[in-house]
Amino acid sequence: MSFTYDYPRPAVTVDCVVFGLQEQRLRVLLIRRGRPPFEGQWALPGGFVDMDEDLEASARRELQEETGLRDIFLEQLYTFGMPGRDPRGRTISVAYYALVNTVNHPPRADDDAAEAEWVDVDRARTLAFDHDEILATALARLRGKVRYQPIGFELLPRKFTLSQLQQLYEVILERELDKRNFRRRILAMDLLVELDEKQQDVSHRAARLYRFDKRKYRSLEESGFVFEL
Amino acid sequence: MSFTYDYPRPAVTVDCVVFGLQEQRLRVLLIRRGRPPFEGQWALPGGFVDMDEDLEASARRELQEETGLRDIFLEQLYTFGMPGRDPRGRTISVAYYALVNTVNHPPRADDDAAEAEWVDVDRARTLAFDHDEILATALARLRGKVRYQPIGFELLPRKFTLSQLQQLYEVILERELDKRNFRRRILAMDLLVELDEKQQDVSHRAARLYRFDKRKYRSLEESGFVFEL
DNA sequence: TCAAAAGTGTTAAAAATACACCCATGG
DNA sequence: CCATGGGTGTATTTTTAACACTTTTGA
Repeated sequence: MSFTYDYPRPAVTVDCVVFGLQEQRLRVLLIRRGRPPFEGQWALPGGFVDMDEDLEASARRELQEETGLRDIFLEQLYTFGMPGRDPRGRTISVAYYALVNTVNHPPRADDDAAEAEWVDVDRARTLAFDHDEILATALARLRGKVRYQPIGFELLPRKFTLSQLQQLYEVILERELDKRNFRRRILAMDLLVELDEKQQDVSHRAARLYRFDKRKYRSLEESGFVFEL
Repeated sequence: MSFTYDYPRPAVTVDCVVFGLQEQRLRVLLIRRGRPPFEGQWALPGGFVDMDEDLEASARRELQEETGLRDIFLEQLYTFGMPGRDPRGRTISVAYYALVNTVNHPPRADDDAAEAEWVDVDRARTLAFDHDEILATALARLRGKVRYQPIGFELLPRKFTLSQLQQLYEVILERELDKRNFRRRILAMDLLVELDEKQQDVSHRAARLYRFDKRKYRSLEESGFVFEL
């Protein structure tokens, strides 16, 4: 079967930059390519857009097929379309970035992907296609956005300690934050719910657990409130 | 001549949301469609991406062809790909937004566009395709971005007064700003060059002219400085 | 001489920063 | 009993916000 058009058309793909935290490091989920081009090299999960599916749906489908991840935070990043970026012919890639709690979602090689792995963002280099550039764009976006929107919580378990949250920001923003000032600010926003629970199985004083109140954030947001680190 | 592929491919277009200021109002450049679908309706300038051109180059080409605009500020906005957004068949549109000084660039109907016109953003409604949504997205982006990046200057002539600059922000952000505080802040950034020139042909005290020092901004930016309203 | 916009400082309130010690827990 | 991270308050500095009158110019 084949498809014919009056004018040439580029192929359209989606690619996903999935960020996660592991061992206090920011990581990105990569898959090892099982076929040419760039066979054996690390690449972002992604694939061709189906004719009857929305772009975001396409990104979610590819993510599920290649890594098993579903129901995660996902946002459009940028569209890359430089001629020559895919040796197979003109291909336009709509890139998405995603944030995931790696505790709930261990990596998993699946269906057609040979291998999926969490790679330290600082060590992820010489990826297939222009994926280095896509990753760099996603990192810049994450660093910019995390300060103005409460998306960092997507990288943590539902229940987390204030220290975990602070470390998350320190890792992403690459600078140290003052413990007392950080706590005061984040609590002053009144977006965290203090739970009647503490950490388990730690060999020191157990910290109180909190969760992010997404519902409250949405309602505050509508009345003009802006989250700011 | 025709083009055949093993799998179906969407068509890919670019659309441009061009903002300008006229009579203290934020306006958007629209063209009246000269052919179906949506014949006679207002639409964003745009068209199909050529196979060998970069996406941004494509946006610039369409802008020049349809409106005569060239060498203007242009940035990628978002990619719209919902099935059904174009009645002719699956079409993915990479949207750009642009800022232009309307004094240098009067509107002009050109080549294949029937008519081009600056329309008040509040009155631009029921556009062709999903262009209402694209415009809304562009407006939100402009309002968000103008506070953190010195892009507002793109809407003014090279030489401008502080009052013009203030009005620009008031129009885009839809709130009044204090004259003295505004001046102090903007001058404190040290990004404006005070010229030895004043306004001409005004029937009141002539204001001093300034220009934005883009070179200085770039160098400050590299050393970590961030513009903030 | 009037109208219209340009230009200019100070004060008070709020927000951001810097900083150090005691507490609870498990090993 | 010690090592580890949890938890807490204040003083200082910086930033922001509010506010009104004089000057220049052309009509």
